[in-house]
Amino acid sequence: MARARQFDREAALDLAMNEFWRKGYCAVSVKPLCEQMGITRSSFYHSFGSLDALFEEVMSLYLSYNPMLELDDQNLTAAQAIRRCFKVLCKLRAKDKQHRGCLIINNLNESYAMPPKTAKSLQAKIDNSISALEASVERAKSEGLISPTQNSRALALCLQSLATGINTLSMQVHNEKELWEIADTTLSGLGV
Amino acid sequence: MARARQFDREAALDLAMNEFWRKGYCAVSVKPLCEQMGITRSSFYHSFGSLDALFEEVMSLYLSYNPMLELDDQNLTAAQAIRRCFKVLCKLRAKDKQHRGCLIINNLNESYAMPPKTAKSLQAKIDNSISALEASVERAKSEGLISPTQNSRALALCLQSLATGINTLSMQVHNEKELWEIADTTLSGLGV
DNA sequence: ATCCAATTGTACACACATGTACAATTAATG
DNA sequence: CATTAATTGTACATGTGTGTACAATTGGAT
Repeated sequence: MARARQFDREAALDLAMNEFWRKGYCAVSVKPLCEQMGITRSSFYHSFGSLDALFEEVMSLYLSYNPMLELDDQNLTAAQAIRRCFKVLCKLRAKDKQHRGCLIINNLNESYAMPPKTAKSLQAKIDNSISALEASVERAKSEGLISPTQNSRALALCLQSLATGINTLSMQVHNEKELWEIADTTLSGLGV
Repeated sequence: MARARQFDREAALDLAMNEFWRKGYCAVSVKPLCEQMGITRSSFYHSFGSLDALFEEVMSLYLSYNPMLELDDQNLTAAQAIRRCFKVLCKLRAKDKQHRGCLIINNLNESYAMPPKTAKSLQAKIDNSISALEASVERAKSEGLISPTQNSRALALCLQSLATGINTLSMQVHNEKELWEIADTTLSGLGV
């Protein structure tokens, strides 16, 4: 009923994700991006609407690979699931030959340059992560693995801080064992 | 012997630090910066050389306020000094009404956009921080406060990860008590 | 075969920033 | 007071990116 798209939208999105991940929000602009994608800006605006809309799509795509999604694995105890997430996170970060860290956390400091809506969406993703961790802590409590007197929110913040630390450090510490040692030591200290 | 400068270099440098801190490296450009400083680009290039040279100056200025400098306070035990640093860090970050986090860590992900020399200088500052922490851990060992079987480098990485986590989280968690609770809980878990 | 509508190509009118060059200004020094 | 050299003002040539508008293309549906 109409002309078919001549480029692979998924591949283009993937390329965009890489750019935002590697360079950060501010360093990505439409023209060079289109050149890398091998499409014209005309096609770009048609397909993605705007750079910010694309960035939102990129964040969603990125989060679909988020190790924290495994927190809800009901085959494991909550504590096991948390440890597993961190294990996977360390492996993932160490495996990345580009040492990009975490797309979401990396871009947090560029919020200033984004339209408010995009900035809020980004910040909400971190809040969600904290909430997910808090829910897991609650679950661990109900399983009797963590003392019910512990402040769940506080412990969740410790875990979020750990995840953030590992994500950022992974840009300079490339060894999986060393990363995992950070996670393992800190988690054990926290009683997880 | 020659014409005197008509603007306050220190004030301009301070303003630049704020800009880099708030917006990040990529979002700062010469023209708007000069307008804010109230000077011409001509004066700017004369006084600072280039944007990158200015950025390096800004990083030095920033680090002159670094709480981690107190690690070497010989009036305290190493463990006390470490706890104190984190306490000061939490206070500092919570006090910042702009919620800027840490200038150095924030800009790490923009390394890609910097000239290699600047990027390396930035990364070196984080390596220095790790080394300083490692030295403190060693000192704590010699004071018998930490078991000598502990891997100093590993523990230092845990502490750097914690500092990074707090710095980044402080952009969204603005409550000093909540920040300190993260630090306190994690430090205790690590036996510091 | 023709029509439809999504897609693509080309071009325009701006906007914004860069770094340098050269002339004009200025204040301390001899 | 004249000299000197850092500083400042103005201008230039250039580079890069933006978003839109409109025409040309294309492939499936009627």
